[in-house]
Parts: sequence; C-alpha cells; structure tokens
Amino acid sequence: MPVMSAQIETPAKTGPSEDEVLRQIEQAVLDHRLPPGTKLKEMQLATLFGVKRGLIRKVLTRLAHCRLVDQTPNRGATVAKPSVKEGQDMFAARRAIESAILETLIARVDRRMIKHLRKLLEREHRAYQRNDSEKALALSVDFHRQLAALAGNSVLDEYLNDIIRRTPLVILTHLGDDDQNRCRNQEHAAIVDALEQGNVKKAVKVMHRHLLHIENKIRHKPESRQTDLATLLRPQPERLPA
Amino acid sequence: MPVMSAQIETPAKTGPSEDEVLRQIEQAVLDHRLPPGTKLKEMQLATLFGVKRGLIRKVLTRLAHCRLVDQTPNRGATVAKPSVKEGQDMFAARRAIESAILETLIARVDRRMIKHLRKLLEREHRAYQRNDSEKALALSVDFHRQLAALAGNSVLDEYLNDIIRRTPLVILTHLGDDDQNRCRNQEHAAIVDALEQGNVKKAVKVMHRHLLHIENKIRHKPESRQTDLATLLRPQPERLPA
DNA sequence: TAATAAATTATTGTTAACAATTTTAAACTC
DNA sequence: GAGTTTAAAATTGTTAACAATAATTTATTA
Repeated sequence: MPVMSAQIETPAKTGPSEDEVLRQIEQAVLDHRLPPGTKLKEMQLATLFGVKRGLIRKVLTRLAHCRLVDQTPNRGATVAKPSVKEGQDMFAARRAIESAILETLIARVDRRMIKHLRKLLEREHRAYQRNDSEKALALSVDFHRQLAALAGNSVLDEYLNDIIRRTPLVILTHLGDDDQNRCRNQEHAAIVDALEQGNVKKAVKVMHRHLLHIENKIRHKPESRQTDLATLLRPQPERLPA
Repeated sequence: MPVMSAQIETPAKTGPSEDEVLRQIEQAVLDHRLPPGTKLKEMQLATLFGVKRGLIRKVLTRLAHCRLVDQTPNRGATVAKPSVKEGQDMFAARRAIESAILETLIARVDRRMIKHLRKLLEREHRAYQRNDSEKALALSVDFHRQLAALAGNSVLDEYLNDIIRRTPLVILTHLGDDDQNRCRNQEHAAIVDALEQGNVKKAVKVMHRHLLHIENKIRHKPESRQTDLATLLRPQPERLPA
C-alpha cells in the first residue's frame, strides 16, 4: 500500500507517554504553577493529556511515592502540602546531602567542570538582570542539580533531586510565591570560587548559609486558593520533536 | 437459598493486603533469602500469596521504585543486582546520612534514649552469643534504624531506611552471604558511648569506621543461582494477629 | 428556612478478558 | 548436530466494564 507523502494526521494519535505526563506535572510543580492542595482528578487529567485513565493512575502513584502528591484511599490525589516540620526536615537533610556532594565533588573537580559551572552562573546572572525570574529560578535549581551530577554519586544525586522536586511545595505552602525566596546568585558564585580553591570547609560553609537563608523564613502562611487545573498545566515550555 | 449456620469457611477468603505482600518480600530480601537476580513472575507471586495479579503488579512497581527490583518493559521483574559503583555510592551516601543523623540526635539525646539503645545492644549481643545470626542481623539493622528514628528527621529517616533496604543486595551481590560481613556489636556500643558523652566528632568517626569496614570489602563475586521462589518466601517469622 | 435523609451523580478501585511481547519448544535445513 | 525458522506456550501490558465509595443534589420534615 502506498503511503501519502503529505502528513495524514492519523486521528488515532497516541497521547504522551507515562514519563512525559509525569514530567509535565513535575515541571508544573517546580514552576510554582500547581499550588499545594490542588485536587488532581483522574478523568480530568486523562482528558487533558489525551491518555487513558490507567496511565494517569500510574503517574499519580509515582508522584505519591516521591511525595509530590498526597493520595488518600477512595478520595483521590492532591498536590502535597508539606507540614512545617516536614519542610524543616527537608532543609536539614538537604544541607547534609549538599555538603556530602561538595565533599565528593571537591576530590574530583577539574578545570572543565569549573568552566561548566561558571557558564551556568553567567546564564543565571543574565536571567536575573533581564528580570526573567522564571528562567532564573530554573537555572538556579539547575546549579544545584549540576553540582550533584558532577559529584558522580548516583544515590546522593537521586536524593537531592527528590528534595529539589519537593522544595517548591514547602516554599509555596509556608512562604508564598515571592521572588525573595529564591537562591542568590552571588552565593552560588562563592561556592564555585571555594570549589576552585579546593577549600571544602569554605564551600560547605557558604552552602549552609545559602540554604539557611531560605530555611529560616519558614513559618505559617494563610491559605492557597483552588484554581483551574487546565490553566495551570497549559503554559508548558516548547517541546522538541522526538 | 438457605445458608448453613455452621462456619462455611468462606472459600473466597481475601488474601493479604498490598502492604503486607510488600512487607513480606522486603523482609525476604532483608533476611538474605531472595538472592539478587531472582526472577519474580507475576502469576507465581499472585498464586503464592493468594491475591490477584493486579495487586502483585502494584507491589512490584513499588519495589522497583525503591530499587529493590529491576523492572524491564515486557520482561518482568527481578530482584535487583546493584553494580559495584552503585554499592559504593550507597555506602558513601550512607556515611553522610548517618553522620547527619548523629549530629541531629546528639542535640536532643537524653538518658531515656541512651537506655533504650543500650537495651537494644544487649539483645543484639545475646543473639550473637547464642549464634542466632538471623536475629543478630535483624537487631543490628534495628540499631541503625533506631538512631534514625530517635533523631526525629523524617526525611533522613526515610533515606536511611531506603539505603538499609538495598544494602543486603549489595552485600549478597559483591560479598556473599557471610557472617563476617555484618555489623560489629562493639562498634555499635562505641557509638552509644560517644553519644552519651555528647562527643559528636567521636560518634561520627566511629560510625565512619564502622561503615567503611564493610564498604572496603566490596568487590566482585562469581554468580548466584536461581532458586525456588516458594521456598525462599516461605520461612517467614511468626506474625502477631492483627 | 435549617437540618436531616434519600436519591443522584461523580469519582475512585478492581477485575476479567483481551492484546502484545517474549520465551520456549518443535520442525526444518544444511 | 549446529544453526535457523516456525509454531506454541507463557508472560507481561492494556482496557473497558463493573463495583465500591464519596460528593452532590434533591426531597422531606420540623
């Protein structure tokens, strides 16, 4: 059978994969678009993504496992709302893990890595300067992720990423969506400086101060509203064709 | 239709819950009964536990998420076989996390906690002395778990438990099922001593040495056989009635 | 009308049947 | 007999229909 050369727009288009749906929801949380407490109904999500309910079900289970959503039997899933205690525990754990990452990294860091990190800092700095706070936040998160990746310990990397995914929920629940509550670029730079000098103690110290800066502000905040799901999930960044 | 009044032994007895099945498989791994690489067939497990395949499916997914089993699309699940690198990363991460736990714990430890820990050590010691190595191993694991629980940081607690669950797989894959590869009771005692003295540095130092003791021995070991699943899962310890 | 109860609707949970894939066995070729 | 192809069986993956539960609406009563 000959195949038309023009795009036939197969109407039976298979929707996004399980991983893709997961990624998009995670990203929505990371971008502060999905506020803690938002109800996630299975059919709603299935229709929205154009997939079967079973797939959504699996995704919600996975999200529940990394504590991005709360699942209650027979009552469905909501975006998680970490308690103050949980938030504090997360930050304390994060300090320990990022310290361990720096200690591992400093033993193997080389000129190429430093260059890579500085390039990242430069991009982050520019995003701040042009007031693109969405991009700046993303790059700031990326800085921490890159440190973990460069350190090369897959377990620490996994744990840090786990915490990073959950952090926006703590911030939104207890501090609000305020630009003040983001990483400070110059502190990131100080960490790279210390790394380059091979000064573990200093790197760890700066990192601690860096994290404590946000950590110390956690206290209680009134309430967050219930907004329209479709809107919250829509503004996804451009995606490259497979 | 009349129903006999004598107990009809409802043949439709509901099997164990999802959590219970999960627990039993986890325990089988922890007890070194399920060797790395063992194939876990869904129907086999379903029949074995007297549950539906769907439930097994969920359990396997959960086990895969905490990396106790490997899941390959269309090819099912096997008990995970961590690489040497992954094992090393786990131990390195464990050192960082257990240190953080000790640092947290030392700030809040009191006489009651010390007493609790010493009682645990005593039981562990007795198990060793009467050559009950299964019990001794369990209590030894419990010691580390108790430190995490007493420290009170839920996130660190979760991560440590994650690592503890995976550790037997590393040991079995790369060291073999040898009594030599277990925790040394006297080192546990030294940690409690340091805690009681409020000596963080010493506690952390002892813990590091304690973990490095096993960590340093990881290297490659020939192969492990494929044994009968039913046998491996059967010898479960007595369970208290709900 | 406010409060309660009953009926309706919406949502989540389960399962059995089916589809897709891989593994095993058998048949065949050289 | 070693290697390849084909057929059968076993295993995993998906789905649509149903069941169970929770949320909402409507009806009822004081």
